[in-house]
Amino acid sequence: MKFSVSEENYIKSIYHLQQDAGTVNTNALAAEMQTKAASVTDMLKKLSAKKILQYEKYKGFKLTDNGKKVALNVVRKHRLWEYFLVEKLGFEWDKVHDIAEELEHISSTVLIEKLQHFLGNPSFDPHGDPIPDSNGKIPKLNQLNLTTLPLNKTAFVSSVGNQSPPMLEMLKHYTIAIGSQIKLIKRFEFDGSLEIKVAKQAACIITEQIAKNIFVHYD
Amino acid sequence: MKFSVSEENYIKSIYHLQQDAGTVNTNALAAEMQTKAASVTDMLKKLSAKKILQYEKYKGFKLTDNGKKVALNVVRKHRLWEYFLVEKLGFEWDKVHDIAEELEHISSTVLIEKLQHFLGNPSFDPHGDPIPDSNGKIPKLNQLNLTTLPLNKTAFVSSVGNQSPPMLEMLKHYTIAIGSQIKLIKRFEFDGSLEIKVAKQAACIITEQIAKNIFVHYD
DNA sequence: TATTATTTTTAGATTTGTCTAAATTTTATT
DNA sequence: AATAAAATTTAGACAAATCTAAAAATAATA
Repeated sequence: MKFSVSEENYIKSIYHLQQDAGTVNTNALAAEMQTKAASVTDMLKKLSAKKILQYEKYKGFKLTDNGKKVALNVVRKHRLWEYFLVEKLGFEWDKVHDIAEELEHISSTVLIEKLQHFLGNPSFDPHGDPIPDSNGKIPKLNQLNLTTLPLNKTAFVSSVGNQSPPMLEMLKHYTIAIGSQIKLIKRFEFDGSLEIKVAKQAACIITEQIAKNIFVHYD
Repeated sequence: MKFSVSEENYIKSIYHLQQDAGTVNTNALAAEMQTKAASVTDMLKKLSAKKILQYEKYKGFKLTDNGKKVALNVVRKHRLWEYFLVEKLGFEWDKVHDIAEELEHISSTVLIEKLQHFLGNPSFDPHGDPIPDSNGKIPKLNQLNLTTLPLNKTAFVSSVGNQSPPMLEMLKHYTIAIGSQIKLIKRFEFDGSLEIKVAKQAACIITEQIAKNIFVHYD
């Protein structure tokens, strides 16, 4: 079954929202999509008729198994294109989102298979997010929040929770990127801020708010 | 100014049609766009209001200078993406048109600049068509029709005039591709068919109809 | 529990791009 | 030049995706 760009965007947003909160409600989706609740209701009816959603009036909704499959395919395309933009075209990782937002709607599946192969079958995109395979399977990485990393343990940044431009700008300032070596030096009780060491640079202090959005892994 | 996918497709089609015939008429454009004349008229009014067209009711139309610029940008994107699909992703040259048809509408100009650089600033796409630069300038190649090539002169295929799937299938059968070495052995008066030699293969005969669509160049 | 506030849905309108059928203009032919 | 044929445009309709404003349902609170 084919879906319009608008339908795909709704499906993808619902997928992301229900990752956090099991079921999704109209207003949350309207906020995410930057549109009005009435428009969301209209689309819900359409997607429900297409068996993409389990939807009951006034009761919230979530994706069916088939809906999830469609969502994962869009996510897969988005992340492969992001990888391409950064690794092949030389974009910075905080500049690729909007372009990938357009590229993810190109429909050819052969294209995506060939792109994936050309990129060397990457498992994670430039923000550290896992790239679903063609069956919708998501690679897992044992990662933990920077705030819970043991002191003085050498780890590597694997992903960031908040990918808004202000956040990415902030990370760039601290020269923190996916793959960066990172070590926790000290936790400050007062406000939860953390002293860290990024690669071989001098130690610096970041707020708890930033740290909560940084995920790391080690062997 | 931004244009919808539909507007861009109309502008591009008008550009191609007026390459051949100076001015364009409604029915020809309707045929090219696989739509109805009435729909074309509607779009003509819109594009005319946007100063893309010089249009007078019942009198035919052609692109303004600005319209040409928009068209060339779409053509540029289409051909760069075709080059990418063939040279980087390993598509065969007769399979890329429909995908490029979608990719050409991705809006980011930075993306296209970076793509062009990544591809090594190619001048011609996989079908031998020239790729306009970012100012709309089109590279020229001294090429002549295969039917007018002097006998026994070694030349190289530079482009093909008809890029329909049947034509490309035919060329593939004869192992004729862009860049192929080609030599004209004999012209047959009877029906205009030509005996040719492709690279180091045995000589073969092609119809005049095919030959007319093959363009070649030599030093 | 009654009342207020919030959330969600409906009703009706708008825009874009398309269509059919009819009317109009231009071109070709007798 | 009159008439027939072809090309083009208009009028009115439709589907997709959106909106505003109002109504209905649910949740929160006094």
